Amino acid sequence: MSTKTRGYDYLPGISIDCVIFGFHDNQLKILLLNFKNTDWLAVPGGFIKESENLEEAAQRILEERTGLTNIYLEQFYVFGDRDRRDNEMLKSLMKAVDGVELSPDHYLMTRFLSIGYYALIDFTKANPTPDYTSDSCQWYDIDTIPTLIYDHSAMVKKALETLRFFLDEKLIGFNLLPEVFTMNDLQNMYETILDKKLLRTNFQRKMLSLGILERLDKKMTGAANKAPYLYRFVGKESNV
Amino acid sequence: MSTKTRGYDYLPGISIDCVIFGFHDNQLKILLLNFKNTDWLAVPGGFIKESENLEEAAQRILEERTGLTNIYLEQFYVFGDRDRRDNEMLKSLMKAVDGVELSPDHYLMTRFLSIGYYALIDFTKANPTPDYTSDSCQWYDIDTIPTLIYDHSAMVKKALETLRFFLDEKLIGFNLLPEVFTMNDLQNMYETILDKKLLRTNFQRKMLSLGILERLDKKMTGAANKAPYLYRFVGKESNV
DNA sequence: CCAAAAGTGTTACTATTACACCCATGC
DNA sequence: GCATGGGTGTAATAGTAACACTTTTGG
Repeated sequence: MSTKTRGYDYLPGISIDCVIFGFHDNQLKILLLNFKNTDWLAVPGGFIKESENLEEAAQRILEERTGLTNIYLEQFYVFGDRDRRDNEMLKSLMKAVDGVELSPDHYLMTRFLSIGYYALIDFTKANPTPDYTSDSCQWYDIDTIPTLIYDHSAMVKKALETLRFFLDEKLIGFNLLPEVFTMNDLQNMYETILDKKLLRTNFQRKMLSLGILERLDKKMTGAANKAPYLYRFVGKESNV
Repeated sequence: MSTKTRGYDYLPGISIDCVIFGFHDNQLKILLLNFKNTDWLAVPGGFIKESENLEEAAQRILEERTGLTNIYLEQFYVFGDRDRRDNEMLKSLMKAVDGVELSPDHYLMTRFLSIGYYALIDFTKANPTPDYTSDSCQWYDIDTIPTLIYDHSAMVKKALETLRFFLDEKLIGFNLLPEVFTMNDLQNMYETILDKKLLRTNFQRKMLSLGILERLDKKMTGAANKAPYLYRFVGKESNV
C-alpha cells in the first residue's frame, strides 16, 4: 500500500505542504520553490515516510529546506479537493524538472491529499535550500506573491489567516524573531502581520503585562536617541 | 493506487472520523458506534471515494449515520501517528464483526491517517443508524464516555476543545438546537458546553446584541410563570 | 395574590484607547 | 541644547459583570 520512491517507503496519496513564514525588513515573507526550467512556484512540500509521525515528517521537510531543527509548526488544514492538482501541469512539470514522461499510472498521477502546515522561523538563521526539483528556494514578500501552482495560493491564504487569528491567542509571533529583540521589532512584526498600526505605548504595556518578556541590557545603537531595552521571550517554551 | 472495497474506489490509507455532537436534556452528547460482538466503541468514520471531495465524503458519512443532510461540520485535526492504530486489535475486531481473518497484507492492516471532523446536529432530527460493523449507534453524554478504540478518545477531546474555542467565535452553537428555541435553551447549551454558569441577564443582552436572533411569538408552556419568547437564528447561513 | 421564570435598567469594575509627558542618547 | 525615539502616567471610552427591579403566567 506504500509507495517506493527514492529508496524510502512513503505513504501513498498524501503529501505535506509547508507555508514557511519569516520576518525581515518589516516584511512578512514566505519561502517558495521555483521549479527547474519553469517559472512555476510552489510551497515546499514532501511525503511521509512509513516510519514517521506526521509532525516528524513536517519537521524533516522543514529542515531540508531551511537547515533548522525544532521549528515551530502547526497543522492548519487538509487540502483534498478531487481536482486540486492538474495532472497535465504535473506532467509538464516533471518533464521540465526531471526529463521524464510520467505514465498515466505513475503514483504521482493519482489523487493526492495535502496536509497543510505553517511554520514560523527566524529569518536570520534560515538557510533556504532548493530540492532536486527546483533551482531556487527564496523568500517572497507576502503581499507580492505571484500565482502558485495547484491550490498553493489558497494554502498560503489560509495559512496567513490562521497565523493572524492565533498571533495573540497562542503568542506564537516570537518564533519569527531572533533570540533578542527590541519592543520596536516586536511591534513592527505585529503591525506587519495584522496589517494595521498599533499604538506604541499601549502595545508595550500589553506585551509586558503578559509576563513572558525578560528585559535585558539596553541596546546601544549609536543612533541619536534613547537606547531601547532588548527583550527575550521566556515562559512557556516557544516551540509547541 | 486506490483501494477497491465494497464496490467503490476509495483513497488508500486515509479515513475520516466524525465526532458528532448533539444536545439534549441539558447534556452535550456524541454519537458512538458499538462494534458487533465486542464492547469496543468508536467514533463513526469512513473512507473517501475517488469521486468525492473531502467534505463531501464527510457529509456522506454523517448522513449514513444520522439521516441528515447539509450538516454543519468542520475539519479539526489530522491524526497520523505511526502507531495510532493497533493492528492486533483491528484483527480481533474484524474477526468479531465480520468473521474474517485479516491477512497481514490486507489494505486495512496498513498505516492509516484519519482526518477528524466535528459535526453539530439537531438532536431531535437525527436518526442514529449503525453501520454493517456495529450493532448500535447511540448517544453518549460527553462527560461519561468510556474508553474508545485507537486514538478516538484523543479525537473526542480535541474536537471538544475546538468546539469550545469556536463556540462564540464562529457562532456555531445554533446548529445544536432546533429551528426555534428559547433564550433559556440557548443559555443551557452554552453553559453545558463551556461547563460554567453564565449570568442570565447579561447572556440575554449579549446574544441579542449580536443581531442574529429573530424574536418570534411567545411560547405558552402552561407553566406558572411568564412565557418566554421563542427565537430563531438568522443572518449568515448556519451551515458553512 | 403568590411563586416562578422572563425581561429590563442601573451601577461598578476592568480592559482598551488615546494622548500627554518625561527620559536618554549622539550630534 | 535639541532632535529623535524609548518609556511611563493618566483621562476617556467601551465592554463586562453583578445585581436590583419589573413583567407575565397559572394556580
